[in-house]
Amino acid sequence: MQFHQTVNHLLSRVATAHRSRIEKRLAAIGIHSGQLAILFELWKTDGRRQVDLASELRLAPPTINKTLTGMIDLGLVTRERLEDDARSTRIFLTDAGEQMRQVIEAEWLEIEEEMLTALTETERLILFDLLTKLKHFYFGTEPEE
Amino acid sequence: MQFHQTVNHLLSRVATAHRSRIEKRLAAIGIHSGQLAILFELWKTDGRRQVDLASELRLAPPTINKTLTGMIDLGLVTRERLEDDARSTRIFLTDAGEQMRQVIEAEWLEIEEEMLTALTETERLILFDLLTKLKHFYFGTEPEE
DNA sequence: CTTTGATTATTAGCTGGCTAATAATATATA
DNA sequence: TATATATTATTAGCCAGCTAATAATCAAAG
Repeated sequence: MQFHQTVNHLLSRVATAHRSRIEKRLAAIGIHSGQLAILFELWKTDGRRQVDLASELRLAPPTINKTLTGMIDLGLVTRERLEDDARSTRIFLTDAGEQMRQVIEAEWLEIEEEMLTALTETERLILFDLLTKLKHFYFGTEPEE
Repeated sequence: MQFHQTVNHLLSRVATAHRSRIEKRLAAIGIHSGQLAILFELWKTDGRRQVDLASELRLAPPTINKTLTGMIDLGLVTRERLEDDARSTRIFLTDAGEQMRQVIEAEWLEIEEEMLTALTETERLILFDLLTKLKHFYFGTEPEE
């Protein structure tokens, strides 16, 4: 059987190697990949509800809850109960979380650069296009982002 | 910043959705994605040493150790100490592990088919090529497989 | 006003990865 | 031979995901 010849297998292997490399680079800054996505989301709009962050990032509630708890421990964000709805919480960036922005954005661009040294500019565009198609396939057609 | 426009971000998102879908399909059979890769490896050559499986699959020793322990509990493989080197162990398929082959291979092909409905045949080939390049980038040039 | 149902967060526990640290064995070297 | 080094497996513990189950609150229906 051609297990190793399937796109599925290739994607799986590349994906874990990919995440591993990202984690290694982010470790120098002191954060993890799961926290990174949340930070980018909060830099876009601060004070989101936890459940909204979860659906935006397509993460299960327990996943984002755990990650946020870690970020609170690191002093990157705070969690505040809503006054008008005691079920919800809002997540706010701390000064520390705000100030990491420049460093992390720069690092992220470097990571992107580094990865793309394996591809030509044309290949990069094609890959972006194909991954976008797969994303829509997995997530369904989504308007924003 | 164009965080969402980076290939890195896209790949991360697609990868987690991808694995999630694979796990869901494999759950019907009763195995997990990590076990799948090992099974394919053992179907190719049975009785490998644990450390060789690890390097073949590019997994850290503790990772494959944990996964194999789970597979032993499921009755898919056995672990036997080597006679001439008490440090090493060899992993052997059980009858149950052997007999899952047909079902799993069929399922794997279905998963591949399903994923590729999002792409044309040409796109599939291109994606395979690009992922192969990334794999070599992450893993270094490797001859076999 | 009370009960039912939906929403939000949280806890517990699972797999897939990882690193660091141990323990046991082999091997090479003084 | 005795000591130092390398190899292999294993344990503990971490993060990224997940599902299932609870608890609390809000909203809606009776």
